Amino acid sequence: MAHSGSSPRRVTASDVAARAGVSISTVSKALSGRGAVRHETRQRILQAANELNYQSNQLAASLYSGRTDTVGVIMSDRFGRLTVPVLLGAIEALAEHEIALVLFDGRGDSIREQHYIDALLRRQVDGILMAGAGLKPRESVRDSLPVPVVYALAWSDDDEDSSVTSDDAAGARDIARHLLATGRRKLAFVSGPRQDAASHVRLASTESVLAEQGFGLAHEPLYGEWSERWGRQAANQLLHSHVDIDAVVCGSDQIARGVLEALRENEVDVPKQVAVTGFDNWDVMVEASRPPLTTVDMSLHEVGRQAAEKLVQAMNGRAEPGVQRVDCQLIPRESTALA
Amino acid sequence: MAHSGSSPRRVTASDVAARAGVSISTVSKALSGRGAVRHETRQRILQAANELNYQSNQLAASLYSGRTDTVGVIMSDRFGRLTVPVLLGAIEALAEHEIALVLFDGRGDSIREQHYIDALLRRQVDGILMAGAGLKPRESVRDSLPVPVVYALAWSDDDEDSSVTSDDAAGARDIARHLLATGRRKLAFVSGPRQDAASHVRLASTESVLAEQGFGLAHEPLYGEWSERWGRQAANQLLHSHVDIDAVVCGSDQIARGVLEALRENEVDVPKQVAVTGFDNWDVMVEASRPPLTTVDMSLHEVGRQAAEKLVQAMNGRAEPGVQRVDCQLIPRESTALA
DNA sequence: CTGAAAGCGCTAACAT
DNA sequence: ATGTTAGCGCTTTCAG
Repeated sequence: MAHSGSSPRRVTASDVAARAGVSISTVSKALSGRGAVRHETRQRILQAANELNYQSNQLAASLYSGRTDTVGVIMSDRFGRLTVPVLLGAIEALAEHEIALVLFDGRGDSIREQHYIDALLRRQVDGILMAGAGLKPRESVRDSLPVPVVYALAWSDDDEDSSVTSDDAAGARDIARHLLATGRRKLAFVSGPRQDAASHVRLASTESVLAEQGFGLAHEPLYGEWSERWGRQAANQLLHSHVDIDAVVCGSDQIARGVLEALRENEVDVPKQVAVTGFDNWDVMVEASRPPLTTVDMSLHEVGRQAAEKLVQAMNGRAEPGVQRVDCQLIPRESTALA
Repeated sequence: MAHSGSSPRRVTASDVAARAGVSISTVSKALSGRGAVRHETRQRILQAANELNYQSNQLAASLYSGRTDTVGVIMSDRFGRLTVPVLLGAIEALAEHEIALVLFDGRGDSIREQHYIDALLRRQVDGILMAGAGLKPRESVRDSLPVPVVYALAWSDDDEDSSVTSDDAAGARDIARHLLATGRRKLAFVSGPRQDAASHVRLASTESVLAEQGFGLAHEPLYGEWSERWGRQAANQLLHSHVDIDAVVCGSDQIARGVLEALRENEVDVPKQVAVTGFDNWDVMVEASRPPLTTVDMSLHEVGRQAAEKLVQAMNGRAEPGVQRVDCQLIPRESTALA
């Protein structure tokens, strides 16, 4: 049977006390385990609590203690492929500390964000996690909040703040080095919009690795959308340019998959003639692409976890300002295998 | 500047009162707007509150009122493509009511689920939303909770409970009718695992529509994984069977995309020779497939919204038991266009 | 129109 | 070992 229309009144410590024949404070001691209570009395109280299905009112406890064991999370950009894993990692880490999480969706609107920060403060959260999708710095949320704040993924531009993000620059360098190590020298670069930070970082990393060896890209960078369709177009463009290429570095798995498809349709052998790399390690793309795609996992779950841990630390008075970068993982698959 | 190590003490109504030279209760009246306060006094109080950056302590207010304007959400299965849109819809609807949401991830573990329900009750949430990914009934969460519960997507097996889910059976019928309306008669059916409720419902709907016209599937149903790879395999299986087919009904967009790819590689013209349909309207799949895929949108966002609305209603004493099914939308695209 | 006082449910000194 | 009391910050009678 489900709950009936009129909910039963919530049972309080005083109900338990009455039933066990003791005072309220004895109930509190018995249940919290923090006072000296005779064994037999404790048993009686536990039984009464059980029979009444008593759940202590944490509001009252928090009002007294000043702690709610709750943190606020504001998704500052839209929810998406990047932010959901971060959120999940944070949830997991917080659950281990028995901390609950109040979630708001800021939708990339800073007015709304402010509004939600106020709502969180009124709810007396012990800390705030700002989770943003953009792999770029964002404005600090406000001067002097009464609780610690940690930024996840999109880090704060103020280095007094604490942020945790993914070291995607290193990931992109790993990709480039992997290509060099497997003998490729003539790289093309295909990414999303030119103005996106992700495009910029990945290009810069790729070029810096090549520069160490004294050469550059074999074809000028191609910019478009973060889509498979653009990947297909770009690959065709490369093919028609007749520039000699032995690897295509893509800004995302989606783009890479489009590139793979177009190459396949033009009977270019991957990885023999051309290697292809992605970025994200997005299971759906990576498993379905032919051949399976070498890519970089941004460890987003871990970014979420570590951001949450950092916040908990700060809540315990051990704040660590600065931007922490979580390592990415190169995932080599067949699309770059040695010929 | 960010928050410094030692956070400033939180400012309370009594600070505001002191600064405005009035009593605490006058502050309360002025700020809540619920008491009679002289205009000039109110101004003074508002100004003081502003200067001190006062945020009222909702814990205290809730302790008094018995309302927290907070609901708990438990994702009972893993987060996934299905549950995230539901969650987003719920967040959106709750935000409109100025209700916050405490989120837990039950991970399909009912012990954990119970644990989180208790945690929510201790936090005095006004209601609980159980969001499950499985398109099938689930056990009612517990006898007689002190707050209303609404189930989203995975509905409760107890019809005293309130649930909101997607009418995917109707969606699957729409697909079948659409194929008949565009002249197809020889349908194949490719889905995920045989034991999954989604497979079962979609097959049953398809067959019932065909039965109305007095015929059945042209090929026995094919079951596999919810993956593109399986879609490709299944399509090859169909081609090798040499059974005459003019449409492939797929249990998901991913499968459909695999089917499309395999057909394309075998130079079967879609939609001229064979029509293909998916299920989900998952942008990434649908946009990248060639030709664009006819599919069904399960209105998951709307399921989340309506579940949240239903919960708010129940919290206001107007519970409506039963399972409510949100309409799906047929999205016709080129993969079923008339020849 | 304003303030003093009681109380929401809990915890922790302090007293017994 | 147990009970009494004060108080967390707010809202709301009830007096003035």
